[in-house]
Amino acid sequence: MSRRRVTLADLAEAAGVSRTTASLVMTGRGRELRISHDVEQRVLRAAAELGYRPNAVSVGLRTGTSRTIGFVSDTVATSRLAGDMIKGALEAARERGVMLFIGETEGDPELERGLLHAMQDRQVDGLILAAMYTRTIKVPKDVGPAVLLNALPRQASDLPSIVPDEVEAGRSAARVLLEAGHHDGVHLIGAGPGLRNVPPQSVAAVERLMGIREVLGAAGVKIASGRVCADWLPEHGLAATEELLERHLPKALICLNDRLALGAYQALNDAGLSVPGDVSVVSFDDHPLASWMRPKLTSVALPHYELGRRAVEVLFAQMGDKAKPGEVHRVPMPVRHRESVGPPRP
Amino acid sequence: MSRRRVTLADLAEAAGVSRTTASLVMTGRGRELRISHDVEQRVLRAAAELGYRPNAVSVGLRTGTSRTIGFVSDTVATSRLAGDMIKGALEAARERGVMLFIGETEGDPELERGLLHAMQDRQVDGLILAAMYTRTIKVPKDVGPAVLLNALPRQASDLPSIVPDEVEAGRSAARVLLEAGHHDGVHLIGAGPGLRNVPPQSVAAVERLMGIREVLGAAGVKIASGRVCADWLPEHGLAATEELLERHLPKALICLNDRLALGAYQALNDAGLSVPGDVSVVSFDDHPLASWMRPKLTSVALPHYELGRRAVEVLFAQMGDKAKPGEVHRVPMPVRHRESVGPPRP
DNA sequence: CTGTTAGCGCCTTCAC
DNA sequence: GTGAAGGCGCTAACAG
Repeated sequence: MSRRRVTLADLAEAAGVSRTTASLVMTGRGRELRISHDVEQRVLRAAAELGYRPNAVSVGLRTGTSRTIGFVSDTVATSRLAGDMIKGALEAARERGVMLFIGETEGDPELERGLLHAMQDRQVDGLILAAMYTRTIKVPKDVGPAVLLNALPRQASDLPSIVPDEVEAGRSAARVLLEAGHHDGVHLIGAGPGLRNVPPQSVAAVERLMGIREVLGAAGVKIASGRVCADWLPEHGLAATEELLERHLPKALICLNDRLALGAYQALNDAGLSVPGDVSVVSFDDHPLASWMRPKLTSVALPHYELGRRAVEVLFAQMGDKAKPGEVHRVPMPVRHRESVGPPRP
Repeated sequence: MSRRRVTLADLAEAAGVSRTTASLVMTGRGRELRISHDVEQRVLRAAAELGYRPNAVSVGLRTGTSRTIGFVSDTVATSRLAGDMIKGALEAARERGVMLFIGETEGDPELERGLLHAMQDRQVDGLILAAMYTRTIKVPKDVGPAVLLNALPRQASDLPSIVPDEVEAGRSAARVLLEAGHHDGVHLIGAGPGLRNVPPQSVAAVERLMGIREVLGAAGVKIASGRVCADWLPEHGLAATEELLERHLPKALICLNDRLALGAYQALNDAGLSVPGDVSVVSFDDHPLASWMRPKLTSVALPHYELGRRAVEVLFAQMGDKAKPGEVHRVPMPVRHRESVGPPRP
């Protein structure tokens, strides 16, 4: 038998004051309005005893705010990686006493409209528009306060974006090899060697490639070869590496993501090559997979958790006052040094 | 410049009727109250033109309902598997025009209380209490309409539960081996051979084991050995299998989950044993990993998506009228037949 | 068949 | 310092 909720009127009655007074005390403005300390204590005590909690719906109707934000993504909730984005957003939201609606559009514009409406009708204070893989998205109009997460606006827009710093990640991967002493025999799996040789739609591919080429180029290291893979799955990594091994004997592989690297490991293993003894491997994403592989894979991590956090931070900054409109926030991608990189074989 | 929301009053004015009439028409009860077809059309047309959508917060305050449910879990949002639970819940919710709040307790009772309050204050219509791994949980009191997802109540409770049917899954795994012709040399990795030999807290372990023992026993097949692993990670599977190989030459392995199986593969490979030529492997969970492994792993799948769906279905059934209180809904775990099981080596 | 009236629970000018 | 009154947007009695 759960009793009826305690209302402000109940509280006022129990404390023997008017609803106004009770409200003032509860919203913490009793002080500035010089409510007697005595009365304040009485109200506070009654509130604690009755377990009074303001009805958020009513407050929402009255104030137009709901302490709620919406997280809508194409299909983010499903992947482990992207789950971390939600987790980051969730924690940052909780720190601010804010709740999170979530929704998936599955890429269907009709669904997206419906979701946005459902959220707006519930008076969300702001929206996070998230993408599963980093990409450009069409920004719906009239969204109110919002940020783009793991996505960039297709058309000009003054919404801020939060994206992983893929170019710097590419540089990091290249540096890992350089620092291990590699100066030749470096091959790419998944894209390259040229900036045009990338799978379609993938901003990660071109940006990683830019960073790699920049650092390697500056060190005078030539990329020995690269091969594009239409999709970045283990089987493609396997095939690409097998093909590579027919022509070359690489000293180091930069795989454009961990799933490709898994396939590459397998091809290397089949060919009797050891990692990192014969060939070093460095990769991107830091998929959970990376630490299960033998030897453990050195990978430049996608900072999903941090992306989620930043999204709500930026959202609140934007709502609070002015963050520069349209600003792009790049979140660093840390290198997870593990066991797959070693000095080049002589 | 987004204009002010259009309100029911605006709509009524535009259509030249009273707010009541407008409300009646919009809530679809114009028919039964015999509002003139003419007026109805006028209101509908005005609504379409103005883009009128009722303010859900206001409706919530008035009716006490919010078309919103809360999904609170220990840490579910983070795992890929559990992400699918959310996805299932999300889709089932959307089909009913309901939104989803999500929250994570991280196992902290304080946090949990806060979350539940935050949701109740927002007048959620019901709650899904979810666990990451199937286990028993302490049911908070006064939660109102709620269901337990992937969890069972620790004390007696009349909340319904939705859990994977692990016992039947165990039977399925055993049958897979039987049907391939295995009648001896069957070893367990992760638990067993006895029902007491299980990692603590794991209901999955004991139930899977029950199913396995039942079917194998009925077929007169003896479990050759089993070893408990404190945690079900690849490294434990590796160690357990290495240890096993020191003493036996197994014909088939039942790994209690896929991550253990990954480790087992590795040990088998190191020992020069081929799968499934020398030893067959069957496992549980159908982690994404399972289809990346070579050969692809046959596994009994955790039906995360379906669990999520069922949770909201049961929740609504319960709210609608009466589902039997305390009922436990067991969701089937389908076998994913792949490449790791073959006939026993002679 | 339609309009008037009265709240849902809360916050916020205003007087006292 | 405190109380009375009004209204956020909507629905539901009850009249007309």
